[in-house]
Amino acid sequence: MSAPLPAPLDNRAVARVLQEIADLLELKGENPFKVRAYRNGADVVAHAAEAAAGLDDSGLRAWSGIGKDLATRIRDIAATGTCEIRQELLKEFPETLLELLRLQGVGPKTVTLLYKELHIKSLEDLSQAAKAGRIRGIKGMGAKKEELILKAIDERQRHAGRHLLAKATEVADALVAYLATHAPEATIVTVGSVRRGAETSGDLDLLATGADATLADTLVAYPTVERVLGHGPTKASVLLRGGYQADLRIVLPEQRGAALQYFTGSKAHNIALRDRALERGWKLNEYGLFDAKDQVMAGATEDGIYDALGLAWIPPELREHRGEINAAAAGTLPDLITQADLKGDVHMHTTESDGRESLVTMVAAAQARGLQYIAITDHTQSLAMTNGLDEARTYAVAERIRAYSATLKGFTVLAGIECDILADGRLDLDNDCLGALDLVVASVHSAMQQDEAEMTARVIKAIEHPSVDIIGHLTGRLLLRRDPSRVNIEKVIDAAAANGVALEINSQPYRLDIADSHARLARDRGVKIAINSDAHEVDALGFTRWGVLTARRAWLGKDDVINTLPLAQFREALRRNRA
DNA sequence: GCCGTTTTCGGCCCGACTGTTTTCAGTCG
Repeated sequence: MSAPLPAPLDNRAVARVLQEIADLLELKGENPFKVRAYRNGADVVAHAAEAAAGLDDSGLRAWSGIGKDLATRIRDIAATGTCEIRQELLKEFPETLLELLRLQGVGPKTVTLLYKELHIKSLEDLSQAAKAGRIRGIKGMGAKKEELILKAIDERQRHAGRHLLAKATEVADALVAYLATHAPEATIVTVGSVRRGAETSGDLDLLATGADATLADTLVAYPTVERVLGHGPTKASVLLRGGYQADLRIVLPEQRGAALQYFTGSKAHNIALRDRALERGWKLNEYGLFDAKDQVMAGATEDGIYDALGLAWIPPELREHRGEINAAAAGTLPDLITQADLKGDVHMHTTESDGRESLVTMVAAAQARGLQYIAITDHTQSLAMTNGLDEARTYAVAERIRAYSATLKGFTVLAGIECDILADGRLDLDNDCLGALDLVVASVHSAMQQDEAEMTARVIKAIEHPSVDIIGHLTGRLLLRRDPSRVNIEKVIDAAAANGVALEINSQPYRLDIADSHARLARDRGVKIAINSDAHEVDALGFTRWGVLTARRAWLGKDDVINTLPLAQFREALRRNRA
């Protein structure tokens, strides 16, 4: 009997391998169009509705961008996890070189140069060489580049082992679903920072009640477990492929509320809560709330714990010890915004610039999600790579959008733009053109390294432009990848307040920009927030889920967010239409 | 490597910024 074949790879796994081949081809200095063909192929596979593993040659070649060669590679990869060309390339370039490519400011030419000149093949090698000042010895490299590399390595190390909320949620949901099928009688939920909606998380915490110790056995048998860190009757910890640590706690039903509260955290919130119990001569831990005689006062429900402590139940997103306990005691907790409150989404792209879908497709998807209006906001000309719009195209596109919108019943498409804020704070389209649109989102996309004074003045200049309604992804941060720009948030917020400009919470899972703390500050200073998907494809319209979580962490209610307004009032609230 | 054709070759989104240069290469979006 022959060895069983490995399970076929799913599309995303196939796409990852294709991207890796593209990286290796780039290191080799291959024809850039060939590299692009692989990257494009990866994109096609990742977004395909059908599983690549289930298709034959002609089925794959029906996908635009997949030809004879890529079809063969995809079939090999789906079946075996690799293919011949990848194996050949890996003989030339060690796999560890690929992690160097992920460093900000380090591309294929630099990696190849470092490898050839200094035999640098890992982050560790690079870090040592940079610290020893050996990088600047290479032709074309200088002290500044060396400094940049060290900074990029430092950023990387600070982010190691952390994960984006969206990804962590996906992994946690899959794990909960798996455990639930093996213990249908149990109640299993995600707790910890994921339940609080924190933008990144270090590990996944799961809590189960109504289950026995075999649930821990079930966890350690999960298919993607790489290492078992601990395994007992009430607790198991595993390391999953992809670097996630997952911890499962199993508690008794009568302790469920206390455990939910305790394992949801945050640590600072729990300490403050425990202090409150101590002040009353009581004791709070993961098993319950106990009086001076060690009698249980509460524990079965979370609500019961808070109630016994004289507090209203506090939504998990607020449990960061930022005033929520006092507010709960005073009965002044905010009525937080929910996803259902969003009536519009006013930042998204189409194939006119770098979106994947047409106007018509985006509209249909937005309608299906129950929205009442959207704004199409494609990029402008200075973002050449996105095929950004100049004035002539902007007018033409706006006309098409309005004509199409007029054919719709009970749904409106606004003609907008995501106008680039140039390095000196000027906008990328002329004033007449911007004034002729329904809405302008202005965003920084370049020269992110400017110092604080320059960047702040740049953004404020854009805010003072009479046609700017919303500032998009203010800081340009990319979570776990790029630090925010050095813009002075307070000064920007004050300028936005003075000019009636709204600030965006960009809902892209890797942006969540502005951050919760900044959104809260903005609200406190009278600045309205817009929660936008910045979708480049239909599925991404759902990203507002993460933006709403960020808004909740910012204590925002429905009234703080302009796109919860019905269309007519939304339009009145835009800066351009304010008196 | 893909695609489409003026149908088997030639084109494939490119401009801004940075750091290294002294006229440009690499990276990013």
